[in-house]
Formats: sequence, structure tokens, C-alpha cells
Amino acid sequence: MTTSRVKLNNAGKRFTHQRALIMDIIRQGQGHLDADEIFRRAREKESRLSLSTVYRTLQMMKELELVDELHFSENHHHYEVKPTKEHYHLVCLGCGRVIEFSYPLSRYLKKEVPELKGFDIDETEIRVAGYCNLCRRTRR
Amino acid sequence: MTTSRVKLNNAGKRFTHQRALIMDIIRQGQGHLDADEIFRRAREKESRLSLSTVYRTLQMMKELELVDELHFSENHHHYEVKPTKEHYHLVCLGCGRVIEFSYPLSRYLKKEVPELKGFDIDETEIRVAGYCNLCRRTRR
DNA sequence: ATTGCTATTGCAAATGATTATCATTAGCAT
DNA sequence: ATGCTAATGATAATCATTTGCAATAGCAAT
Repeated sequence: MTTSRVKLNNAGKRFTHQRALIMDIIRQGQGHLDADEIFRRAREKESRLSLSTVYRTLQMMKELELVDELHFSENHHHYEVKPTKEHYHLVCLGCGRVIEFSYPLSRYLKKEVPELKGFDIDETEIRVAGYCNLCRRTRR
Repeated sequence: MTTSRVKLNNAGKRFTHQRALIMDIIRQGQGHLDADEIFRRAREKESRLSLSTVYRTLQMMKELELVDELHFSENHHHYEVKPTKEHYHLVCLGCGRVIEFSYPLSRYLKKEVPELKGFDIDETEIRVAGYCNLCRRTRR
């Protein structure tokens, strides 16, 4: 998409086809791919792509606020395109499935808590962990 | 403390002094130590302690619900004793400082969202990232 | 107390995730 | 088309966590 090209150029960055590819994959990934999965999918199109490039691109897109990094209960992160509508995540501890839900933060959380604690909010993440309807059946 | 001893025994686990030490350190750590910091502090008392033991103990304490694992914007986790009062965390992106705030989840988030999505909730984590009053001054 | 079973430990090596180095390649302003 | 320099690929380095295994030590039964 041309909008990311503009955003990159404005930041003095180059619009490479590796970056375009990685962004496309995240966009199509429906919001919860990890670096390695992005790498594997991108490699099918561009077999010489390096994993370093994936990490570097993710890092950069985070800084330019084109993507958000999500922190689930794992030791790697997940990525989604910067969302237009406010939403958070249910993560299934059984199968790893991620379900989005929309939720407008209360005034209390957005204004009063940060004021009380003298804090400038950059981003808020809500992660609800549990078991999806398939997995709770299967559990012992 | 004798309560963790009982909890361990009930689960068929042994109460070793390594485990007692690690729990004490987490308890005194005021809720946001990572594995390596726990290891370093424990080592001052018990110089032969192994890092593996720290990881294994954390894993076990998580399963027995003696500690909670927190996921900040880093690639390692942090640990706190299972809290008695509901609270969540502000994390400073400048200095890493962690500030707790109490916040009762809305009925909507606790009941309606999971029902709507067919989800059994295990735990909920809210992470507010930003800059504390010291760091927002220092920023360019 | 002593014994015996086996969970737990320490150590070292293995694995997984991410970052850094550096020579080569390729955007993009001119 | 040209030149400057950011970005890439490949590899090695680093950080975080897990695993395998022989030695050790809880703890239940004597």
C-alpha cells in the first residue's frame, strides 16, 4: 500500500520490497503472527529473505507505529497492524488461538490512574488468558 | 512461611531450602523481579544455587498458583507473589520502573466478553506502558 | 534415628529468540 | 545514468530458557 511508502519516506527510510512483503503478510495474518511465522510465510515469496531482515523490519515498524507488538504468555512476541478500532485479546492457553474483543477503556484507566501516578501513557494492553470453547471440552 | 510448605506437600512436592529461598526473594522483591535478578539475589545467600533451579521453581510456583508471571515489553518475564488484591501495572519505557495500581475489572470484561466468545478465563493482565514523571522530563 | 525410594539439584550442554557485524546490494535524490 | 548511503543476507554472538543426567537430599515408613 502506498500509505506505508509515504510513512517510510517521511521518516527518511527506504521502501524496499522486503518491507512491503513483510507488511503485507502481517496485514493478512489477522493480527497475531510471531516473527518466525512471518519469516516462513515471507520466504515462500522471497526465498533469499533473511530472518534478520524480519526482525529489523518489525523493530522499525514498531517505532513508526505501523504495527503493535503483543505480549502473550510466551517467550516470543506477536505482531498486528496498528489497529483502527480499540480492541484487546483473549488467548487460549490450550491451542494458542487469539480472539479479539472490542473494549473501550474507562475514563478512570485512561485519565485518572495516569494522573494519580504521574504517568504519560503510550499504550495499553489487555491480555485475557484462558480456554476457548473447543479446548475447555478437551481438558482432563 | 509454613503455608507454602503445606501447599507443596499437598501437591506431592518437596519443600527444599532452595525453594524457600526463592519464594522469600520474590516476596521481598515487591513484585517485579525477573529470573536473572532472582538468581543473583538468591546466590548471595546460597552460592551453589543453579539458574536451572530458579527456572524450575518459577515454573512450578506458577502451576501451584503461588506466583504470577508478568509480561512486559521485554523478552523475558517478571514474577510476583500471587496478589491478594486485584491490581495491574504501569511500566515505564524509560527506566523500567513498575508501578502498581488497583483496578476492579468491569462486569463486562469479567462475564460478558468471555460468555460472548465462549471462553473460560484463567487470568487477566493489564499492562500500561508509558513514561513515569521522572522520565518524561528527561525525554528529548 | 536409619533406611530406601525417588523428587530435586547442580552442572553442562542444547535449544530458542533476538541482536550485532560486515561486506555486498539496491533505493532514491541529483 | 551516477553516487551516496541505507538496507540486506549471511553468519556469528548474545540473551533467555530448557533438557539430560549423575549426585544429593526430602520425607514416609520402619
